[in-house]
Amino acid sequence: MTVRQAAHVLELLEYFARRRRPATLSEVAQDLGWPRSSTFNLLGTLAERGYLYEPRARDGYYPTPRLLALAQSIAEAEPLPEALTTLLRELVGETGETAAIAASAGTSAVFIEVCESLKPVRYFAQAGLRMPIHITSCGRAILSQYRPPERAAVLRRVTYERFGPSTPMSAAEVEAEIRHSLERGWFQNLAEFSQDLCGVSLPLPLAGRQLALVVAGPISRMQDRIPALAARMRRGLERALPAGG
Amino acid sequence: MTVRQAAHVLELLEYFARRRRPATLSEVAQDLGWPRSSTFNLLGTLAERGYLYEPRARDGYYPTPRLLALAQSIAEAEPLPEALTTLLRELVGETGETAAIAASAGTSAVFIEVCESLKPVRYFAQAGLRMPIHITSCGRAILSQYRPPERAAVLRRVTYERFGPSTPMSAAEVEAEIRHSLERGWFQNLAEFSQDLCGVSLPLPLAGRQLALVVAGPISRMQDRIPALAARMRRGLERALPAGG
DNA sequence: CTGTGGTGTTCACATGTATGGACAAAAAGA
DNA sequence: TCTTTTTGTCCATACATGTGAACACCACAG
Repeated sequence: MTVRQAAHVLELLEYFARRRRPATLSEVAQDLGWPRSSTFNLLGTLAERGYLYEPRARDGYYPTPRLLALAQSIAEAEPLPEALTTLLRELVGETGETAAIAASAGTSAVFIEVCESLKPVRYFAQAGLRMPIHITSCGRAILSQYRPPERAAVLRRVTYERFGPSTPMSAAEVEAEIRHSLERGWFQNLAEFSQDLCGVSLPLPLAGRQLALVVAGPISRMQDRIPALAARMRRGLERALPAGG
Repeated sequence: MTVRQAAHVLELLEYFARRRRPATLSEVAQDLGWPRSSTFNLLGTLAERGYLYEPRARDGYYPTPRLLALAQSIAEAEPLPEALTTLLRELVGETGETAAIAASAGTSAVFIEVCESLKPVRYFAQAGLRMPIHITSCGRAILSQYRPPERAAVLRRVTYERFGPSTPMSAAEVEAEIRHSLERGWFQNLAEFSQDLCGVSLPLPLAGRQLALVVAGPISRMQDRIPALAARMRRGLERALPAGG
């Protein structure tokens, strides 16, 4: 079950992040397609808690910096090492493709840090992007770090839907692909999830966290250089995290 | 009407901001006093949208940096000049009291930037703190910048509740206090809202925004130096915003 | 291996809430 | 100035949703 009004809060914040200026009740209602009365209640609730204010009289509401303080406090607590974000930038520079760090969320993989390629045709992604954990290179790189029973539990809850000809359709197939990848030394995904998308990933254990490093881009540019990319990523990881893994 | 689940989202984020480490479903449910099933739905909704992830397998959820990206995008759009935040720090250093920038939100004044005093007894405040607009020095400093009909509209919607012996109990009294303050050259509040609290404020018009600069602290430390504080604040503003008002 | 305590998940129904409609107040237009 | 349109606010009720209770699963202890 999805909690509608919780989702609406996020939608509203995203709306302001796009808009970047105050919005009146009517504007919000119109742009987000909500009834005016509901919008009234929602804005009122956020304002009541000190998350919205009026920069100018009668010119609409805008979020207070309170949200920023909140987010900063949250983000500072589980920081990624500087060296890793540097590595992402390096990889984008050298490979020309989008690089990211991924973690799990239920049966999904989520990007928690992204550095986008600058090419006109590229993998468009941002922090928070979710994808099925079992049919992405980074998802399987994460799963490979789980203990067998934990991994089995996740794979049991996954829904096996066909996105393309190579999409694995059972827990066994995913397990096999993970075994194969571990032997090979890297994880990959050739259009299993999205038609033109190819990803290369490495497991990234960090202070007990099961993360993954991933480079992804259009299949046409990626296909022929997967081993080279994987080697480059491994070298980068070894330099960034000398502790080894 | 208050939108319960919208408030719950904020509560949850505040919870993580305090906690600064992942929390399992049960922990959230227990700490926030929510039913487990409701907590399940709420966490699911946020995770589904990419705002929560699992840093470690089976060790609970934590917000993704997506929230930070959102908040940064929002905050960058309506920035306060660097000079103003510097001024707040200066004022705290010189006066020893808490300094802040306030704006309006309906019939409330809201702090949008705070620099807290370091003294053991002090005015404890943070960005997002709300208070009635008509019985605080900063609220009236904001109102003084409104056009008369706009101000009248706000004062009509205010509820006049007695917090202390000097609390104004009608729109007329508030209007009179504003007139008086404009002549005097500063706005002040002596225990109108909170028993031990004294505030001194100046209007702060900035790019069409109706803000206020405020210094506040315990009445015992403030009372005898209000004119001096006001003068110091005025000098600071003139230096920080040479454009004048 | 079996029992025990805890955790995540599902579902039907009672409960609380989203919303259409009505109103008031303020802009905009005539 | 008077009308028209738009905006914010309030409210009762139909309806969506939060939740208690039951279940399945895992981890640990005995």
